[in-house]
Amino acid sequence: MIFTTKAEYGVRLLIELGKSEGGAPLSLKAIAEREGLPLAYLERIVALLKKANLVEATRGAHGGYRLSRPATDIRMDEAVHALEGQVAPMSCFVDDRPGAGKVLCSHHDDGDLCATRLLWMRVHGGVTEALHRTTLAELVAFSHRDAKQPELIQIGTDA
Amino acid sequence: MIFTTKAEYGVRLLIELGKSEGGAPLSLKAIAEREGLPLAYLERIVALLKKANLVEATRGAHGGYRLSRPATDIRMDEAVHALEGQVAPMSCFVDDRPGAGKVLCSHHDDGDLCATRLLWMRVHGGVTEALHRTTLAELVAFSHRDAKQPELIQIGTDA
DNA sequence: GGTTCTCCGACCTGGACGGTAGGATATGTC
DNA sequence: GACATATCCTACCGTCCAGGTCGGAGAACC
Repeated sequence: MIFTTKAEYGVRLLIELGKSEGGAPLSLKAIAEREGLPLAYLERIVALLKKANLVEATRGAHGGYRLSRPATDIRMDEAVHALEGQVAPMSCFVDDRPGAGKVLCSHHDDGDLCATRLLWMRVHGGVTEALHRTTLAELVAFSHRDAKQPELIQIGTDA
Repeated sequence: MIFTTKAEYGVRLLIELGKSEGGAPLSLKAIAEREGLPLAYLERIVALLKKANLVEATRGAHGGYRLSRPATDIRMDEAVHALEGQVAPMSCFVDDRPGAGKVLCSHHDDGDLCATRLLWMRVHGGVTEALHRTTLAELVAFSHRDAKQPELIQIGTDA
């Protein structure tokens, strides 16, 4: 499995916020009920999104969360990264150094490469590309139409 | 993490077999020593590859494994699928019915969709495409050159 | 017959995932 | 000022499984 429920719940949460964009802030309790998710767990998940500046919180009665940016400007690579942390195809494939987008394999100490590297690079590329390509606005639109207009949105790139 | 060490070790094992393609069968012990991997664990991993008809075994002294097909004809989607089982981006995203390549989300009972589906579809597509595009022969070539000719093989598709 | 292999099942263990509990703090409303 | 409604924050906990070990049974070659 690539992602955990953190990503699943987190993205669903974002979609709910996206649906009520422009309106009053949405409370976690409301979201938890709508989506059938455990409230206490959602609290921890939304904290990740807040730390990444994807959502803003209003405390107190009639408070809740809202997107800190229009849904069109929220790309899923950012969201998923906030929720799951580094998305690597393999445990040896993590970039520690801050600031760098480089990925490296720790099997060979020097600059030497382990043979699987090419494969994981490609997979990693495929995932990040797919995530980056998808905006929250798209997902909101997708959830709005539900069963109405079957195939307005295409899944892949133009072949 | 997308893949476990099963995929990592399994692919490295395949690469070793690919390197000695045409020659005598290669014993697990030899592979384990070369790659620095636990022999007992490799046994279980190679069993998966054998079940998927990717490798053939010769038992007894001077026995070992060899590819059951030229490395050019072994695509990594097949290998990884044999090693990891269904590669799904999310636990709700598994295809049980045999024969079908369809993926489905179990959150909504009917034909109804959960909103995150579009995203996982795209990610899934990105991964499988990357895996399918890569042949074992490529990885063997990649491991042969090592540090000699830095960038003969391109990572991504042609932009 | 001994050695070298593949095979096969049972077993163990640490850590993460998914979730809970309980309280502290902030903000509206009456 | 109570009180209800929210976000916050930290500690805790059970379950599952990845990752690995162990021991032994069959097959083939010398």
